Parts: sequence; C-alpha cells; structure tokens
Amino acid sequence: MYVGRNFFKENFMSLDNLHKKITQSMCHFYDQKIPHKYFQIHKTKSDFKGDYTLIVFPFLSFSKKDLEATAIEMGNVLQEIEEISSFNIVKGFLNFNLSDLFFFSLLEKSFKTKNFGFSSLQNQSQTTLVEFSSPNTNKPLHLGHIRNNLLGFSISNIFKACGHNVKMVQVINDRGIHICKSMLAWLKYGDGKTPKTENQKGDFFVGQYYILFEKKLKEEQEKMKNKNDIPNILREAQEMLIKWEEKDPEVLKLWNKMNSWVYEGMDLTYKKLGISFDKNYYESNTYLDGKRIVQNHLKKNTFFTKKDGSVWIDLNEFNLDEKLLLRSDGTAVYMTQDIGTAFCRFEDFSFDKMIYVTGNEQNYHFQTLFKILEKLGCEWSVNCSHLSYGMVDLPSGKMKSREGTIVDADDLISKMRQDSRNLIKKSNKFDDFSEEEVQDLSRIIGDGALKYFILKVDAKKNMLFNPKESIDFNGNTGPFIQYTHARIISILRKRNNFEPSFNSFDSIHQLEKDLIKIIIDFPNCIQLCKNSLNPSFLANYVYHLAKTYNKFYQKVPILDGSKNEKFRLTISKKVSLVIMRGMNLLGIDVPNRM
RNA sequence: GGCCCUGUAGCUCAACUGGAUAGAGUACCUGACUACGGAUCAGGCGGUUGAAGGUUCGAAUCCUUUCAGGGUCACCA
Repeated sequence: MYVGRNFFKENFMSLDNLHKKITQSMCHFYDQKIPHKYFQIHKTKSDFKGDYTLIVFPFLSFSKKDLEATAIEMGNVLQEIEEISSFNIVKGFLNFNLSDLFFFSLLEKSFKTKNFGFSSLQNQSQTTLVEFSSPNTNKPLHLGHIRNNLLGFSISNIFKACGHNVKMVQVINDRGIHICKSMLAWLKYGDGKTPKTENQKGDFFVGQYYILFEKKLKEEQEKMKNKNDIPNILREAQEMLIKWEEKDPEVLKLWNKMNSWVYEGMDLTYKKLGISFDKNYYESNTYLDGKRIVQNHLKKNTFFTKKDGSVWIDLNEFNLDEKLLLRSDGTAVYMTQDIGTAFCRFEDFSFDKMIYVTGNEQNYHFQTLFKILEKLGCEWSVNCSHLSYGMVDLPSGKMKSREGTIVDADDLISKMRQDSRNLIKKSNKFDDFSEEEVQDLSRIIGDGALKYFILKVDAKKNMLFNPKESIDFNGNTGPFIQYTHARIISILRKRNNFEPSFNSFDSIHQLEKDLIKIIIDFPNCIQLCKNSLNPSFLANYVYHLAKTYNKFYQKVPILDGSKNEKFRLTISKKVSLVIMRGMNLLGIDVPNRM
C-alpha cells in the first residue's frame, strides 16, 4: 500500500508552509536553529488518531527533558498554529489533526492548480534522454521487451511530468552474426517467400528463419564426428558477416530488405503498445563511431594494446576488470558500439541526463560503460544512469527461447484483449455498445491489465506475470482502477457541470480527509518515481486512491440532495482526474464506461 | 571462486528509503443491495520479515557472518 507519509519533505503546496511554520515555532521555542532533518513528519498510521505525526525522539537533545515531557511541550507549541486543531501523544509520536478549514483549502488548491502535479516545459528545462526497447533485428519482441517498453515509456512520461524535455530513443542492434544467420537461412530455404506472400508480420517471418538456422546448425553438429570443427552453415554465416563488413552490395541489399521487414513488423507492435521514439540509432552506424573514438584515444594512453593487437581499458582502479574494446582483428564489440552511440547522442541533444533501460543482466556492462565514458573525458558520464529490471516469469515456468517457452509480445497483447472482450460480452451492461466500442473497451481493459500488473512491481525485482490474475476486476489490478474511474464518471454524468464547492457544511468526514490527503500527495509521488527511477510507486499510489474512494463511495452517500453534495462531487471529480492522469503516466487509458 | 541483485502471510506483491501493533490482493470462511454502477464494501483466518549476531530510543530496512535463489565475470549482444 502506498501512503505518502513522508510527503512533507518536498510537497509544494500549503503543507510545505505548514512544515515551515512548525519548524519556525519549534526553533523559536527552543531558542536555537534545529536542522531540517530533525523534523520528520509523516502521515499518521491508520491505527492511530491524527492526520500527521511528528517524531519526538530527535528533539530530546534540545529539550533536555524526558520523552513524555518533551512531547507535551512540543504538542502545546504545535497547537498554537492555526492549521492544527488538536494533538495526542503515543510514546514518542506526536500525532496532530488538521483543521477542517485547512482541508478545504488543500482541496481547493489542488483543484484550482492547473495541471496539478505536473511541471510545465520551460526554456531552461533539462533535456533527458531515455533509451529503451533496443531490440535485435532477428526476432519479434517478447514478454521481456514488454516490461522494458512499459518501464521506458512510463519513466519518460514521469520525467516529462517533472518538466523535463524528454527524448525517447533506442539503439537497434541491426548488425552482427545474428541477422546474418536469418539472412543465410532465408537464402537457402526461403524460396523467395516474403512476409507479403505468407501474409505474416515481418518480424515473425524473419524470426522463423533465425530459428530454422539454429535447427539446421544443430542437425549438422549432431552429424559431425569431430565436435571441434566449425559446421559449414555457421562458417557460411561468418563469411557473410565479413562480406557485410566489406559492404558487399548483394549482402547489403539482402540485409536492408530483411531488416525492413522486421521494422515493419515491430512498428505494428510499438503501435499496439502506444509507443514511439523520437530518434532511432542503428548499431550499424554507431559501431563505426565507437571504433573511431577508441582509435583516437589510443595515443592518449586511455587504452592499452595487447600483443595480438586487441585494445583494452584497465578499470581496476574502479574495482572493475580489464575490458576489451577492439578485437585483435580490429572489429568492434558491443561496448564499442555503445560508446559510439553515447557520443552521437550527446552531439545530437547535449542532454543533461541519460537513462538506459535494460535487463539486469547488463548491470556490469553499464557500470563499465559509464566508467569508460568518464575516462574518455565525458563530464556528462556522471549524469548517465541505468534503470535495470528483473526477469518476467510466467506461471507455466521460466521463459526460455531455447526451449520454445517464449511469449511473443503480439500474442500476449492479443490474448489479453481477447480475454477482456469475452468478459465484456458476458456482461449485459454493454448491449448498447457498437462493435467498435466493444473493441475499443477490450483494448483499454486488456492493455490496462497487462501494463498495470507489470508496472506495479518494483522494477529491479524478478516477477511473475499471471495473465488470469491481472485481468481480475477485484484486487490490485488495472481493471479495478479503471472500474473505479468509470464509476466516478457515471456519478458526475448525473450532475453535469456542477459548481465545485470546497466546503462541507457538516464537519468533514474521515474518508473525505483521507481522500484529500492522498490527492495532495500526487505531486510528491511523481517526484519519488522520478528520483528513484521507479514507476511502481505511482501504480500502487493510484490503487490506494481507488481503493479508498470505493470505501468512501460505499460508506458516504454522494448524490443525496444535501448541501454537501457539491463538496463530495468536487472530491470525486478530483479523484477521477488524479486516477486518469496517474494511469496515463503509466501508459494506461481509463474508460468512461465499463 | 570474485562482484551485483533478491529472500516478507499458502500464493502474488507493499511497507514512502531507520519509526508505532509489518500491510494489500488472492485463496478459504462469514456478512452487506427493491443500486449515486455489487465488476463494490465490511469482517475473520493467515508472520520468529531465510538464519544468527551487531549498531540505534527504534531495524524488513544499516553493518558483519551465514544459508537459499538469480545474474554477471566472452575477441556474445
């Protein structure tokens, strides 16, 4: 459960002023400047009475009194502040309540703040590059890529919301032995077939030939007596790679053709995911830049050359190893390409920050990359960071391409949409929906289920994706949140264009307070996600908001015709907006009916 | 073997980065509608936070040690 207890830290609204007031009055009382970090204020746990809690322990050194006496003393000081109505003490915890008036003003501010929680883009905005997806061109995107794309897209949105000028980029691994394998297999066994003649998505079409290559390779290996010999088919692929590097026109033509098939296919997948990039980088270009950079630095003693001519960098001073940058035959490795890509990007955007989104198997790689960039004199290397995520498993077990238990992104998305469609068709609530509306809703719910379920988990952890559980309308799921949104919209529909009201005529209900407290925590939650490169806080935040709203909905009548109706509608409206905007930051749509 | 990450209810995940009696969902059991949308809500059951020490007023969180799982240490990407 996400409850932003610590949001006094950087909340921009009047809570921030309240924090200042508390700090000032306490400093005044003890007649000395007390460091900011001593004021630990967080939301009061639900088992205790109070809205917020000030922790007393750190102040003992100032009061020179025992815990109880200090707490009472401080409580009395707090009560002098007009926004604070009362307090109680439990051990070293000073719980205090905010006045109803203050709650009203908090709601009003959040309601009237334009783009509440978001900072706008300005001239001095930082430019932040987010690299994600970055597929190979020999096979379609799979479940792992989905987590990558969702994280990349979401963290991009979050940085945008924080006022950064975000550029979404990827590097496409379009060169190397892997694509040559597909090419060779297609030449040998393709019979001139194309995605068009086979009516297949291009990435799947090409992926087939990659699999076919591996199959033929295995067959040949099994027939061979001497296991140390290189199989013919593999040798041919290697020869093809050499020809490619020599820019053999025939090979290049084929390479272009097959890559373009893959791109066409992947574009469809990206479109389904609602993702697009500001700029694509291609390894086939950037590896040359990388080579050039490394060669230029050879004279400067940044690198050293081994007897066989291979080029290395020594990173022992950083507790890392020696790392190869150019093979003995002068060709580039993965790292070389990444150096080149980074330089190109800095030239293109002179970014303030760059974030790489990749699986955690590359943790070492990026640690090394950043240090190499530093040694190459890039001051901006300290502004590069790595959002690494763990593997996604399925209930059926681990996902392994070698064992064929891989799940293609397209198949998974289709299945989720189909499942949600079945649920919609089972209900009679949508009898008036056109086919188009049904399709649209299936997409929203199916995608929302998938995206939410993946994003709610802390990125760095391995996780289990359970399709069935993800599309459940109860529990911590996307559809549950979407339902809550639709439900609020349904109420608002009954009081079109109501005049917002920020005052309750009776004393404010506990659940109304709870909702307002969560609402005003929204900006802080976005900041937290940004600072920790972790969208899961936001997912859990929105769930907590939806959950609390449903409780409110059940317990407190909204459209009861009373004087308080408008106040409750105002809260409801604000909740629906925060849900929508929070979900949108995760790349998830919310329906008005479901 | 070196380095990195993870270990929390039967299962899937939280715990706002050191605060109170570790919370949700799910599963299981029990309640609540002539509906502002029951695709909801309320209650019950469920824990030695892998284990052992240490620091602290206070530890799931920080430090040691240890066990288990994963990753990585390629002239692969």
